[in-house]
Amino acid sequence: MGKATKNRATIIDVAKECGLSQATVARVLNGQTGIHVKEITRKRVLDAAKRVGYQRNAIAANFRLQQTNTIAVSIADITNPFYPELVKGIQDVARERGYSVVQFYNEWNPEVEQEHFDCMVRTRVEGAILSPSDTATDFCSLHAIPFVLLSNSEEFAMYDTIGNDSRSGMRLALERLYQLGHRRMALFVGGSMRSGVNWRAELFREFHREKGMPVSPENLLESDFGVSSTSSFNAARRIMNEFLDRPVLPTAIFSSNDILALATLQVANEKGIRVPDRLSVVGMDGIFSGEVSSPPLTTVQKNRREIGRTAALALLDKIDSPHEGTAKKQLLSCKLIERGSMGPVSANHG
Amino acid sequence: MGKATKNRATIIDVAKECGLSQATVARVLNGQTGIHVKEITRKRVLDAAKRVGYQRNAIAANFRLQQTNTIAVSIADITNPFYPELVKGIQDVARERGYSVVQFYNEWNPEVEQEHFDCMVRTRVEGAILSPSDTATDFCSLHAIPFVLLSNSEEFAMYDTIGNDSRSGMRLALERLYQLGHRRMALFVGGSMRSGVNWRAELFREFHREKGMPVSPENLLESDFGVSSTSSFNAARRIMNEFLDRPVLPTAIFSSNDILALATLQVANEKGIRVPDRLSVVGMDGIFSGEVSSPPLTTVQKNRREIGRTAALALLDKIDSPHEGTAKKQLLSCKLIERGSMGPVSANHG
DNA sequence: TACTAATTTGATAACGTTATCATAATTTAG
DNA sequence: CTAAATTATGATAACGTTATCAAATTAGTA
Repeated sequence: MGKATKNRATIIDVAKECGLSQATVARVLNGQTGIHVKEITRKRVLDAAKRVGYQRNAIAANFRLQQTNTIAVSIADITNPFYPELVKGIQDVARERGYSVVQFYNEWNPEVEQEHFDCMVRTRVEGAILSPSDTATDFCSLHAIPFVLLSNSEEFAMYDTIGNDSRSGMRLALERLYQLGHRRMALFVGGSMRSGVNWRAELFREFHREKGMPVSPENLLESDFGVSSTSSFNAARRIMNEFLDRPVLPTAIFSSNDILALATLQVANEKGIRVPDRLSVVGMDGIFSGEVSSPPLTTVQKNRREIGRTAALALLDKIDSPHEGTAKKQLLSCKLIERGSMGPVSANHG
Repeated sequence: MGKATKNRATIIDVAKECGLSQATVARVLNGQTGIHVKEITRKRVLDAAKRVGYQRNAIAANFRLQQTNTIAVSIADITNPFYPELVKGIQDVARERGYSVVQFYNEWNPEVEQEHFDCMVRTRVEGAILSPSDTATDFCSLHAIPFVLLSNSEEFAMYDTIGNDSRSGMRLALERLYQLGHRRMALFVGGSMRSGVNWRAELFREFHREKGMPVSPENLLESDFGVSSTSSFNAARRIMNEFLDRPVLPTAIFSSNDILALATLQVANEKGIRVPDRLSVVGMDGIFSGEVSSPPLTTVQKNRREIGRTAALALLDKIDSPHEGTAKKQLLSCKLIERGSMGPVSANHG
């Protein structure tokens, strides 16, 4: 029951129908290049195939060739607004090249992630694009499968990685804020991928040192990274609800992702802190919600579609020619999208 | 090259390793129920399997069984914020039941959609969940595959469909607005699925008739449905930019989806029309962006995760027992989520 | 014509699993 | 202590395709 394939015509049926051997039929129907078939017999086969309603059985072909024409994508959560665009980029490239894409969502659970890796091995996907659920993720069960990682972390230097140049992106934003006259900034980061080093804080301090500006520690904010966008957002709101009640506020807050920035924006709006007049808010990622907020969110845009495309291309290259070269790291540049949530420092700033 | 499966241990290798027949090894390693294997030989097999690093070749098994353990999902665009949650619901159920999910994105292009249908047939997916790109979509190439549709349209009455009870949902919102004192409302619909009948306008009129309220035609607004959320949003902004300049405005605007509502909200904010004091804005869908807007968007929430789960369950049922019953239509109820963008009519209304 | 070269077709062996049947080993019953 | 019933293992045939090699046909050349 449920046999979706019962009674479907095979090559042998076509051969019977047209009175030729199955070998000849196969030659016509799979179009192997450089093979000679008389035009008249090709016609006979094609006609017969149409008559019996032949559809190539990809399961059988895949078995024979021991290939699946399938690549896997492993991410934490497709409902995270960062991912759909990226996945689409992957799909674009994959389908162009004849690959199907099967997706795995691990919900930040390393055990589920490992189960998914096992599943990839069993089902013989031909390659995988992985967004590690954790810096400690172990990829050894995937040793037989070519894969690339979606990451810009140094921790994965031994693997092929594709990521965004978030450092340069962040500098872009800070420089622009400086240029607009901001001298008292805050940094708001989410505790994602509890990485040992908080490079954002370091970069933030370094930037201030370069410009000869002091950094007050209370302007370094951190929020928990929730399992969903909503929970991340709510956590960020709580932090901001407290922070924005302080007597002296920064003139600009840079957040490490748009969700934090949108929480900042919403709380500021609720408290009557005019954005951007009294506070500039800058996020990072470029998710859709930032386009529709009031005011629209200035953000360091990561080209997610392009990351997906690049990752897929890198993976397909690796599948086609598994040259054991050194790990390649690709960093795509970010772009500052200036929208209404950022403005020059004005007279009415505290 | 690229043979991800080269040199991997097979059942035969395991049989050699432990000196048993491949039949016995197979019996142990695929755990068919009600089959007798001595405990000691089971151990021998398992040990040998571990030693040679055996991993079941799912391609071969699938071929033998003529099944793929795969279902297909066909939607227009995963970057449309409506879909990720829905897809997740599908994945949840599918993975629980041992199915993989392969996704197809047709970008509203019926030709691409048809190609995808062909691909599903070739690759022998065992079932499909389809969100038709158009009311005219032809499913006949899928006749050999069980499928269900994501739709609440009457046009697909001959198929199994899963959708939201948008009519009841819309009534929920209108009733609540009425209860809050609103007597001058506008309807803002997106021209999706150019369906012959605009049931929303009809329902809107009917509701007004029931309550004995007049409907002014200029309060029935329509916007183009773009290929992406961003383009839909911008189109809606253009409409609203004009509409909100009128001398007499409604006290509430109900939109057929959140993107239209968010555009309304943003333009109103820009024009200094206080929401909800002077204008209540209600959307439909319950996308994330509505949670982070200022003010947060009141919306008729479609439980997208649940739609996905329900659709997957319906499909798997159909796969397991293809009883040719009449087409079943499931409508899930909507819920009104009241957030800051809706309020009672106040004195300072025009 | 005869003989070689090129082209076109056919017969058949894989691929790794599952499932069927037959056989061997063991237990149970009379 | 057999005969029958049960349990445990082995030998082997599919599944539908691709690919290899051999055979048959046609074309080309002296």
